[in-house]
Amino acid sequence: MTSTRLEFDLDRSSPVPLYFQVAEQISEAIRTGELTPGSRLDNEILLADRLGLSRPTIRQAIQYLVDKGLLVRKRGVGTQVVHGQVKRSVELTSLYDDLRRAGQDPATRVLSIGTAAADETVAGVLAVPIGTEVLHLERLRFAAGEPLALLRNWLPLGLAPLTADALTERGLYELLRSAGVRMRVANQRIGARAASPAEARLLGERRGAPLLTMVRTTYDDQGRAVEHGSHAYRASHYSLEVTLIER
Amino acid sequence: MTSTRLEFDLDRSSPVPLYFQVAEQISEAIRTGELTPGSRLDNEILLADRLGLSRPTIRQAIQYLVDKGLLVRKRGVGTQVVHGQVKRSVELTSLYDDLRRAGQDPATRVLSIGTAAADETVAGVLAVPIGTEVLHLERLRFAAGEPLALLRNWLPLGLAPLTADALTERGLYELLRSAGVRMRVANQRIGARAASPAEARLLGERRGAPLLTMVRTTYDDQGRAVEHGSHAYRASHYSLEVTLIER
DNA sequence: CGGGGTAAATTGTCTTGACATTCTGACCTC
DNA sequence: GAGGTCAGAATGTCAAGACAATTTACCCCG
Repeated sequence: MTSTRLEFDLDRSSPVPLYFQVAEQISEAIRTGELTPGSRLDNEILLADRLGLSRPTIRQAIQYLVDKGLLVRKRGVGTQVVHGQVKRSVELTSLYDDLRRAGQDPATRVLSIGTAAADETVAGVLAVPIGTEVLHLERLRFAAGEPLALLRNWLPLGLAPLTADALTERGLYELLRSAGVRMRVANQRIGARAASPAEARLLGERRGAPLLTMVRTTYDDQGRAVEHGSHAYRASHYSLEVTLIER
Repeated sequence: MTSTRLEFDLDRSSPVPLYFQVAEQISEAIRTGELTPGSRLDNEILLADRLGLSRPTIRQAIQYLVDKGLLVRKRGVGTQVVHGQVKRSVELTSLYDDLRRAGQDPATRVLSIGTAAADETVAGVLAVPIGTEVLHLERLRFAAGEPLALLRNWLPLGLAPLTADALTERGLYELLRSAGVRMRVANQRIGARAASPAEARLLGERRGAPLLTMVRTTYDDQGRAVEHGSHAYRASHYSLEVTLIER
C-alpha cells in the first residue's frame, strides 16, 4: 500500500501559520477523496523533509486534525485517515444558525424584551447578585412558516445592543458574535416534558404534547457567563444533534 | 497581583510524561483553590526555568488544560484560570457510568439478547450489508429501584463476549472497554416523543407521557462503528447534560 | 510448524534556540 | 487633557536534534 503523493502549496510569506496551511491541505485531500479512509499518511519525518518543514510543524498540523477527528495516530504504526464519515459539528451552534444552514428559512417573533431583576436561578448562573437588572428576552421561532420553539433568555446588561428589530432579523448568537462576544463553552441540560396550555397555544400543539427542553448557559473565553437560556422545542418538528470526541 | 508560588513534584523516572505531571498539578491547584479563578499563571519562560523544564514542555501542559477549558491564554497578556466553574464532562459516558457516579445504584434487566438481521437503518450506521447478522440487545435500566430507561442496541458480532449475566452486572460501555474496544467518537440525536402503551407499561408511566429519546452511534479510534443504540428515558426522571468547548 | 526473541519503523517526549505577533501601559506631543 | 507612539512583556510559530516507547514483521530455534 503506497501512500498518495500529496502536493502542497506553502506560502511562507502568508500570515497563515505553516502548520495550518498543511492541515488545511490534508483536510482538503480527505474531503476530495484524494486521501481515502484507512489510507496511511507518509511518516512525519518524510513529510517534513519533503515539505521543507521541521517535524514539530508537521506534528502540529497532524495533531490539529487528530483533535478534529479526521486522523488517527498510533505509535509504531503511523497516521491514518479515519474510516467512515462521522458528522463533525462540534461547533457552538444556535438554533438560528442551524436552521439557516439547513435552508429552513427561520423567522422570529419577539414576544417581549426588557430588563428584569435576576431571580436566584438566573443570578446563580450569570454570577451576579440576586436582584441585579438583567436583559430578558422571549422569542417565538418559526421555520418554514411553522412555530418551532419558544425561547427565553437572560443576559447581562451592556453586552450587545439588542433590539426587537435586530432580533427579528438575526439570531441571538449572531448578534452577540458581531458585538465582539467570544463564546467558547456551553453547558446544556436537555430534557423533555409535556406542554403547558400556554406553550401549546403558542406552538400550535395540543395540550400535553411532548416538548424537548434545553437549558443552556454559555460562557466566553474568560469563563464569564454571557447568556442563559431556557428553551422548549416541538418534539414533533425538531431534535438536537451532538457529537462527542474523546481525546 | 503577584502570582502564587506553586510547588511542583516532578518525577523524571516516572513513565508519566512530564508535561502531564505539570498539567495534573496545575489542575489540582485549581481544584483546591490554590489558584483562584482569574489569577494569572507565571509566564511560560519563568515557569520552565523554575521547574527545570523546557518551554515547549510547559506549553504542552498548558495547552492540555486550555483544551479542557480550565485555562485561557492570550498573546501578549498571559495565562489565566477561567472564571466560574463550568462543569467539565466532555467524556464519552454511558448511562450506567453516570448513574453509578451519582450514587444512584443502577440495575439492569435484560429483556432480550440475540442475533438479528440488520435492517436498512442499522446496516447503514454500522456499515455492514443489509441482512448481516448483528447482535441485538433490549434492556430495561433501573435507578434507585425505579425503571428509568428502555435501551435497545445493535452491535457488530464478535466485538466482545456479551452475555445476559454480564449485562445484568455491568454497563455496556464498561464491557466493551474491558474487551479492548476503544470508543472515541459518538454521534447523538436527541429528541422527545410520547410513550407508546408498551413503553409506558415497561417504564411505569402513563400512556402518552413524554419520553426523552436518544439515538446514538459510537465509533472507535479507527472510525468504525462499534455500537448503535436507540434509547428512551423517562423525562420525569432523567435529563442529559452536554458541555461543548469551542476551540 | 509454532513460538519467542529481535530488529526496524514510527510516533511520543523533551531540549535548546530564535524570531514574530499581539497586547498593555507609559510616555510624549499637540 | 486627549490622543498617538513606542517599548516591554507575554504568547505564537518554527527549526533541528536526541532519545524513549510501542507496534509490527521477520527470523531463528526448538
